[in-house]
Amino acid sequence: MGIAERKQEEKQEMHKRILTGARKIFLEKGYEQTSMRNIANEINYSPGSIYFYFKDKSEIFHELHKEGFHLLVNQLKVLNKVADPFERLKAMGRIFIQFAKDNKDYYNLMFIVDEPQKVPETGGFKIAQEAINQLSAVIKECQQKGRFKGMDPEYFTFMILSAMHGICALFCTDRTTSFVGKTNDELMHHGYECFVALLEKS
Amino acid sequence: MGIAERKQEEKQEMHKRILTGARKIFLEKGYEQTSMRNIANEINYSPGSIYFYFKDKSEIFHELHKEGFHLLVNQLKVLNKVADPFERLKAMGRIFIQFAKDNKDYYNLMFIVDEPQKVPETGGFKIAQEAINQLSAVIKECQQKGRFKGMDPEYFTFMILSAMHGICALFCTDRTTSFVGKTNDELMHHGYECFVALLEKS
DNA sequence: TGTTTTATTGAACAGTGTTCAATAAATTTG
DNA sequence: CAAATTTATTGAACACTGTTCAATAAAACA
Repeated sequence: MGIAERKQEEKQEMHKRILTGARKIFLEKGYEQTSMRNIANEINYSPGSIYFYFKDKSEIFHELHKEGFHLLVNQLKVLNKVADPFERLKAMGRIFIQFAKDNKDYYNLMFIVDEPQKVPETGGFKIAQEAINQLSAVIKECQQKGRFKGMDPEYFTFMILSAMHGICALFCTDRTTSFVGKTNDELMHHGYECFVALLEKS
Repeated sequence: MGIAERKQEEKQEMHKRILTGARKIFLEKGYEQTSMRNIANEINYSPGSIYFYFKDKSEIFHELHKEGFHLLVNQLKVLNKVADPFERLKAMGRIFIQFAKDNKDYYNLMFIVDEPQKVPETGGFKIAQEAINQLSAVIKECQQKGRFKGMDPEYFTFMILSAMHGICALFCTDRTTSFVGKTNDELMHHGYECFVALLEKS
């Protein structure tokens, strides 16, 4: 079955090539401004043929969506080296924000853009769930060490995530212009430190 | 000049009629899924004629964007009756979140959707600025009464806004599905109460 | 009654996602 | 090797999009 194997490899290569072209255009122009013809053009291919490898535009998007989550999860790996749960929690936020800063376009695809998400169980959503579980676990560890007393861990997790996401979302949708005289970097990082200061008193 | 006056009134009426149709479709389907032909159809009008009253689709959007901010600012009016700055701050957040819950579609238009925003000085942006100034003022008042000691008011304002927005944005972009067994209402309100609990300890 | 604004229309243009018959290329079968 | 079959590719077509614009109708003014 050497031929069939090679066939499949070739198919995967084409799949990758489309994805590479799509990644460039998607991250450059966002979901709506990316067209199948753009993608096809980028890799000198015909628009119709893309549908031989992907069901539709949304499926390509979801592939990148998943890709983004893998990237993020990878960045979070270093947290294993942080023993203290509260320190780990704080580092988690910093990495999350750094990720949004470094990968504004991925962040948009992952957390802001909404396209027909027929099945939430697929793609990056599973990984998102895992990431949230990780966050939840850290928080519970913190509570076992006496922090965040009397807080419901579920709601507390949601609140922490909201705060992190809020900082990143304002940045990624260019809603920081109202804060004149501060760079986005300053806003995000010092804003986060303010939040950490709140946590520290709790 | 009675005729000219009537003429202008008629023009304003058409303007309004278009906006009414647009509002319905925009809030129903969002920015991208709303087409000029949809709007025209809604009010039994021709697509081309809309351009006699509006420069382009984006201009109609900005009108609704502004409308949304007026709605929000109106809701915030009741805060004048709250004397204590910290109580006012807490109420502010509650109203903000309630607004997002009640006007999910407006919230999307106002804070999440991004379309070619050529001139940030126009439309709802000015009002957004005012709302932020209001928030900033409340926080400074709180600090004068001894709260939030040692916090930079600018960054602290940004952080508070981020936390509020994060809660609303996760809700409005349907990113709350990871928290199973809790309704959106519970998540948003109890999530917010968690945040308030943090503030209270500061 | 002209003449000139003002408003409306529908066709047209270039673009979109997607489908599909025709075609070419590669592989398997006889 | 030749024929049949599978696999891959194409470009045209469909129904849609925002926007423009010449033609036209309606209203206001002279």
